[in-house]
Amino acid sequence: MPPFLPRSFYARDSLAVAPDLLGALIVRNGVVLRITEVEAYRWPGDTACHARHGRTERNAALWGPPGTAYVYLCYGIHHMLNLVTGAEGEAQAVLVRACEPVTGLAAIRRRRGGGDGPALLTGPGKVGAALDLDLSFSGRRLYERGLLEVRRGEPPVHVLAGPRVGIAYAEPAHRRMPWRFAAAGTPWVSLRRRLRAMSVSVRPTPSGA
DNA sequence: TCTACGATCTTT
DNA sequence: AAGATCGTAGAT
Repeated sequence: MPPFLPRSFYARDSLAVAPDLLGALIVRNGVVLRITEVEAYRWPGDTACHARHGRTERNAALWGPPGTAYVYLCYGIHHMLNLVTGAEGEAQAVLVRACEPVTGLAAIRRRRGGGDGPALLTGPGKVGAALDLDLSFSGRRLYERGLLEVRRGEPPVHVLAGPRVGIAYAEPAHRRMPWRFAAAGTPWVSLRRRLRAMSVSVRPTPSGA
């Protein structure tokens, strides 16, 4: 099994961490996923971020130390996985929006009641379901042995960047920020149609180096 | 307390 | 185009 992404990997701006996370592996109870799509959020200066109303009981983990998880419930149904970045006391995180299954695909299908092709892990709610997450995962450290681990993986050659999804409530300027990143050339990406407007760029830094 | 609504997904 | 489904935040 590849080494953990160290705590220091996360102790940077979420904007730098987000693209570097593409290709990394999420390990959870026999299931291994490769991250293919992420979004960066950070406060201040981003009204799409959950920290926009300050520190609350719900978003407490978002302000926690880098390299920990922030899981929240969306639409009363979906458990969304964020990886906390920056320094402790800041409110920054990277949302995992899509993954490619590496191992444990059978367990994931069972969990979801069978069926499905490439749409299996495209979308943050589906990722949360595949990893069987709940709110108790908030605050867990991801850089050491545990129920949820993140390890080094093969980075994609090219990265797509574009505006984030599902943040209509944010200020227009923040809505337009190209803080959504996806590995180019894989089917493991959500809302493919909106990817067409994205610009192709070369990956800035190697993952976990 | 009450109410509106969400970093979504599925079905119609 | 809209329902599922429920915890949170802001208002009362």
